[in-house]
Amino acid sequence: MANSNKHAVKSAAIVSSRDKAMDEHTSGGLQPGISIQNGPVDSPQNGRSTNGESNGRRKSRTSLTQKKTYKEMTSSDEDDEPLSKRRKTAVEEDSSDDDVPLAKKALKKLPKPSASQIGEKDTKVPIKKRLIEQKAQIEKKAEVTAKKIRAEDSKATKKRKVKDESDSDDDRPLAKSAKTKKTANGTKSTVSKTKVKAEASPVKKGKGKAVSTDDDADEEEENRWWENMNNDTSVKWKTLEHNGVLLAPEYVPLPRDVKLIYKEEPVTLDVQAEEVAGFYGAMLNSTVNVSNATFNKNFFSDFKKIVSKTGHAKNSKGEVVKIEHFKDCDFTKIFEYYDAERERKKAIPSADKKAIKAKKDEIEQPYMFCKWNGIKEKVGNFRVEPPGLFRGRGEHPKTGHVKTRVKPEQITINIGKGAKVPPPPPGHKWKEVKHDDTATWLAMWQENINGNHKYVMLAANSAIKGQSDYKKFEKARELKKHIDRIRKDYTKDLKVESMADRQRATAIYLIDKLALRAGNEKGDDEAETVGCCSLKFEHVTLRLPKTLVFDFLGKDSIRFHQEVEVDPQVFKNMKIFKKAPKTKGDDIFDRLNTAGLNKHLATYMTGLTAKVFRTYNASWTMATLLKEMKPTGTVPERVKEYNDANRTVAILCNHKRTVGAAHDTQMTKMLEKIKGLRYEQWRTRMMMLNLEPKLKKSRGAEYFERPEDLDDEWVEQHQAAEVEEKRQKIQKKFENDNKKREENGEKPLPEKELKERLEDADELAKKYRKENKSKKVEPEGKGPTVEKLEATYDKLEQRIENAKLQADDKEENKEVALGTSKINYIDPRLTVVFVKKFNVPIERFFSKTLREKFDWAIKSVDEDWEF
DNA sequence: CTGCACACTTAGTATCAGCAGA
DNA sequence: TCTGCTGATACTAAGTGTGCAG
Repeated sequence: MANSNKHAVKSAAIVSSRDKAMDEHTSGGLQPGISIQNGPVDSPQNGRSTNGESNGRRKSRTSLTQKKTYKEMTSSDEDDEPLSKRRKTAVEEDSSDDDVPLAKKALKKLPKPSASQIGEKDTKVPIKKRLIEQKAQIEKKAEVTAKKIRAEDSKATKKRKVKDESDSDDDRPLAKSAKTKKTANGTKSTVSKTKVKAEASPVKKGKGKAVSTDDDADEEEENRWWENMNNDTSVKWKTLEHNGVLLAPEYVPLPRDVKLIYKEEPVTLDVQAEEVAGFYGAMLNSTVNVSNATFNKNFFSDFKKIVSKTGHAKNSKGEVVKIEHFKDCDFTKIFEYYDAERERKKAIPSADKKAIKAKKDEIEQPYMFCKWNGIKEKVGNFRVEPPGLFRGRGEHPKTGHVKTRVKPEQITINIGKGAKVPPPPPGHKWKEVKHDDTATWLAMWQENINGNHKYVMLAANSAIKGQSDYKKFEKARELKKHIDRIRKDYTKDLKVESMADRQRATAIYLIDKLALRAGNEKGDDEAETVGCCSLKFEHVTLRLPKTLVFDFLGKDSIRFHQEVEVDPQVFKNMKIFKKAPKTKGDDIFDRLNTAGLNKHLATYMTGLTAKVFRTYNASWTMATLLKEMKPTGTVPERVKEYNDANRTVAILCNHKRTVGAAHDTQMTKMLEKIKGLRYEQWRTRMMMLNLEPKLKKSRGAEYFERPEDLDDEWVEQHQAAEVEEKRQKIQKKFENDNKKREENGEKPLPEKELKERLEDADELAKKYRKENKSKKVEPEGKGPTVEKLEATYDKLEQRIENAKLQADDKEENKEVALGTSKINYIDPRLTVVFVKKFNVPIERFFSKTLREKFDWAIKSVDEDWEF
């Protein structure tokens, strides 16, 4: 079946020669060759989602031919010789398997209904071009820098051999610097902790737990680990004490009158089944899930199972009712209950809310912190994930399945040997208690949907996380020294005869230029998303002369849609990699996987993997943009510029967010507001005219013309809206006043009062009517003069400018998420340097948690640190 | 190799909390 | 003074990459 076919095609030899190509072209005929035209050549079906499957043939290769060959397509590439001929002469090529594609996991796909629309609207991407150009420049700088560093580096190391070490080695690779440092600091204490302050502990007790975390709060130590990094990686801790995990609360059954309705009849379920019904019922407002067919199907099959396992539902007479069809279930009663609960919670007076919170905090207190090598550290996610419905993203085949409650018996505890093991709840025991000092997790369990491991680890501000963050960025900085060499190599390899190497070079090119992810193979029980190595035929289309159009779903089923002009050789290569008999569903890089790619990358630099390129390119781009900034401007301008740079990086990494449902309305509201302001501007001018009719001559009639887009129809609408708004306001004020009077025991105001007040609105309407008729506007304000009106006009102008800027920003930002790149990709030290250089409070860029997470960066660099 | 188990980072979104503006 | 919005945080899914057994 699919498997063998796939193999056959994959192992097709590369017999690429131009003459043959011709041959194939005419004789083949089974698969249409790729013809190059102006325009998408092999575009995904009718603009449908590229990941959409219409025939369930995802992985199965065509059985049409066993002998199809890759071949050069066009006659344009003079420099491209037939691959097979040259290959013989290739040096030390493992010729036996060079051309045999890596066997990849056979994935048989269930036939799926054609993909649901992923993004109808083809968001055009104007920023892209700018970005590419910008990137080209940034790359050039990178090359220069790399060379410079290498030169300096060798000089420096030489010097260092003679002298015994200077401390300013920020620019050297982690491994090296750590080593040299060791010799320098060898005599100093290995763990440098500086006692900083005694902090009064406001927190009180979790009744005598194993880890008396709060007792130590009064003696806070600052762990300045970054001043003494050792890069021994395998052992993560010497001692580890913690209180385990906080299990999910027990299920609280619904009140007796809240029931599932089945076939118009309220039915009673066993608590277990009821809980599952509740998962769904509580979710009815989440249309993303509830209107997803897979979600419903999966939920219902699980629900049915548990219902029949627990003795089915019972109607009011106690008769058994079998739950058989999803469409007969009505969860609205349950939804209403949970919704009301939510409302109720919101309405609790704030004093009570505080009390509830305090209670919760007290329960959580013992779990919040642990002791890692004797130092108090915050635990990240000590709460075991509660049961619910699995919300897999995109077209996840398992979305909607019931995620079951995690029992202590499934949880493994990892803790120091001597430490007191947190007691499992009475009558239970842990699955296992380990003492693995090479792992950083405190507790672990396996989730029932995909069998994934879930870990309880330390918070982002902990030393262990900080260290690995630091190492990550140091690694990226090290890449800076090799990047020119790597780029030169892959550019050269784009033309190499070995198809595997050529694919690898092309892939690295894409990873470097487009910040693609590596793209591991995925199983067939996951959403069909791809990265670089797993790109499929239909994800890239070619457009002459050298544009590649990418359209695929990446991590989290986020769409990557870009048109990119690439190196002509890359274009040519993609053409080859997509050549018949490859077709929809086939891998573009069929001789490449992430392991091979990373193995190759590691030859340039220890620890270099595809992922490092994303970090490197993000941070390097940010560094370059920040460096270019002029040292002028106010703080808000600075912030804006920083955010713009941040946005560039986010766009590079394709970090997106869904535009909120409210966005459109908000946007039109903003634009409408701007229009309204402009209308006021015009009215102001008309008032001037009213004051001094002569102005018409001196300033010209044009000066007093109403802007074209503010046509009569719009004006009428606008005026009506203004009047209505005024009316509403008066009404509301009236009601509020009455409420107050009532509270004070006074009589409510008479209706007559309201009527009187509403006359203001009528007045306004009248004024507008008069204006429309007379084409004149009465001057407003006290003692109006032309000068005053001019000032008003200017003020309006300013407000318009501001509003426009805001609107633009909002629109531009609507689907870009800045957070992810800030948290994970941009070296925080860049921000710290920026802040110091330009004197902007760091709070403008890093929230409290982020400042804690990046404490190491904030405290370790000065103004002239460079990425 | 290759496939899987495992560990850890990266990612978007739901929800919370605080604050500006009506 | 309340409300609606926004930014911060919590949550957990979905990646990457390593190492080991077969």
